[in-house]
Amino acid sequence: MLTDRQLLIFQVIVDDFIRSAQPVGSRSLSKKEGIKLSSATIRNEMADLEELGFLEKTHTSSGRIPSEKGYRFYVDHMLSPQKLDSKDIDTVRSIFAERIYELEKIVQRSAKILSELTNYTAIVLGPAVRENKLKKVQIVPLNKETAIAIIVTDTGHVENKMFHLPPGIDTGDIEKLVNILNQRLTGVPLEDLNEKIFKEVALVLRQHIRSYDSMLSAILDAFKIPANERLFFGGKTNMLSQPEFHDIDKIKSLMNMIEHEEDMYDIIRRNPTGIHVRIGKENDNTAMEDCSLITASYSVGAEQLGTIAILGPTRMEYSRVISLLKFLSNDLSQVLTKLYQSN
Amino acid sequence: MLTDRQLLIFQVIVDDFIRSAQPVGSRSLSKKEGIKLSSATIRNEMADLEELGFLEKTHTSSGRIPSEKGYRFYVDHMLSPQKLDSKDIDTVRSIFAERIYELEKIVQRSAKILSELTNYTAIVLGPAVRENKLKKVQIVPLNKETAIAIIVTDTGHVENKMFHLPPGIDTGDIEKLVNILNQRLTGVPLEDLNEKIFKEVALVLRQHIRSYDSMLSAILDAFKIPANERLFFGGKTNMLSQPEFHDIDKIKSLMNMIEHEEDMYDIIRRNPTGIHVRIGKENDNTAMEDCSLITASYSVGAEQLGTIAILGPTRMEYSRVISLLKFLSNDLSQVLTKLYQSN
DNA sequence: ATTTAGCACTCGTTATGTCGGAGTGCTAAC
DNA sequence: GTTAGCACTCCGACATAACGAGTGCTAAAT
Repeated sequence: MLTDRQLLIFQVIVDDFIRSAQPVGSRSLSKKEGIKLSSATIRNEMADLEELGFLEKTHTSSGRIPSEKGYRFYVDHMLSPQKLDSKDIDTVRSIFAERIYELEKIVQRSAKILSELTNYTAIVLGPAVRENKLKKVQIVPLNKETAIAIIVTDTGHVENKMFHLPPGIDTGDIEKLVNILNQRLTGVPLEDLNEKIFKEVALVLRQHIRSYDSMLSAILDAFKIPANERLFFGGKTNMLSQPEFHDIDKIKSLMNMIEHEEDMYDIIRRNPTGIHVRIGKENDNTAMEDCSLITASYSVGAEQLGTIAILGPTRMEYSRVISLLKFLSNDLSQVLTKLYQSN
Repeated sequence: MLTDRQLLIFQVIVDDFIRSAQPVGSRSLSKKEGIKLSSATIRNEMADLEELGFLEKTHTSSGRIPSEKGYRFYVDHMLSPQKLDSKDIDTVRSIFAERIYELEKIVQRSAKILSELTNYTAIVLGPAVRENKLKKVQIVPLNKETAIAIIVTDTGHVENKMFHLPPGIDTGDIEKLVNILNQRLTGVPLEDLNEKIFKEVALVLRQHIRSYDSMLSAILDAFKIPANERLFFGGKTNMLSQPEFHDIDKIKSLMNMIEHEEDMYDIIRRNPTGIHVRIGKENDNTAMEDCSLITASYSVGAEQLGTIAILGPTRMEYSRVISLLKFLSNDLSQVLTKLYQSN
């Protein structure tokens, strides 16, 4: 559909604009290494590329910038898998260098380092706790009225929640209860806890515990696991340095969006396995009109655990970011698999 | 030192500027309710107030704005304890309305609601975990190499940390260990744990546990409590709406500062008991030159637990913010005392 | 001795005009 | 098909003018 020459010109324009953030003119293009055409010829080609929808002008006599359709084409058909800098590789690997075992910390560090490497905003969706399996339950009474329920999962994640103790329950009952729960619930994915408690535990409980009713509802309350996996951010303010965000209102709406965890959660969440690029309006979000979001999922074995994302301007270093994300999500998956599949 | 008329004029200027963010001119002042002077007289008074250092001009022929010294004087001598709106009172009280027991959630809600009420940024320093007393220790082995240590405090706070198990330890040993730890350490403030372990527990351990050395160091590692109490934020982006932050560079440095938790921690931390106001350069921080920070401490009984702070422009509604902080810190202290002193 | 009216002056803001530079589109020549 | 040339457009920087809001100062009024 595009001639080789058009492809070449388009490529150079996109690369140049990504680097400089300035519209690219025909004259400056003609002086580029590797292009042996006069500015007039390039103008003609540019006009064609604009007609095809790949380029835009910011005003009648300005140079050209890539359109969203242009970026889309560029991402879909023109990205050669770029080799990562060995320095970048080292930096990414340093995430796993320290002897940290907690998933959360690894994920947090990933966000931080990705943002530093790219100068964009990194967003990491932590592992879905609900699919983890229960390893151990513990109930610690704090005083006569309240106790704290602690759930440890097979991945080492710890959830805890305070709840009200039914009046008149004694410590013996609680101990019995904890034993029963551990017996019956170990290995059950957290998302199935409720069902399981109703189906299997309730019956046993009734036989052993006196204040059965109130205790059951207390437990159900205590085991309500937060619905959302957590988001981790790195470089939240990096977007402030991007020249396209000179406008204070744009910044405001973008920052508000980023701060609003639920929205971000939905946006990051809906991306399936693999690498995905959403450019500008494809994000379906006015605050993100001038942004692109690249997401990559990571997993343990076959099970998708979470998502890493980079939010930058549409004028983003797609090639580099994609390489980085591929590399990191791969490493993450490997390390996590090694760590947690061996239980 | 100031005449009554100067005081009146100064007060009106400060109040007007806080409201409008516009320099106040003599003519508009003379037309104000309650001021029966011509603009010329007011000009003379203004010139005097400027000479005294309470007012400034933004340029030669502009109206006046309060100087930092002016704000300082205003805060120290001219604030009448303002009554809170009954709507505000209700809103603040709503923090405690829900039946939440977790300290962290209360603190988090406080930050959110304060920021919404003021349109400034709220920063709340959560309770210092290290002063809490240990209620219960639990160790859950995840696999042969790693285990997770869980510490519950008397306030219901749960800390957990993964650590490496010394090779060759068996579950019986761990159980014994946990028993010993619970026996010896219950009631000990977290900050003293290390010392206590060395002094008292180590000896007992040696008698009962086989791989004594490696286990001891593993425990010490596991019980390293994070040094810092946590910061909670509300309305991080509110400052973007303040007219004094039209300048993108100012925003950038302020946002970077806010995001940099350690710095914020130091800034909030160093304020002693009671209400404190730091105006502009008093903050000793270039990013906060145009900001004021008002802090209030909250406590359980006599023990100071944490700090609530509001960060706004120097042109801040001091009176209202101080009233709000006083009220909230008071309520917080009361509620927390009721909740946690009864253990 | 204050207070006020009046006036000259200053500065920021907005609108307007000018000019050069970078760019385009189009046409005609190569 | 490619390129040189030219008219045209738009942005940005800069100068200029007009206006409004404000000041400081002086002299008159109270």
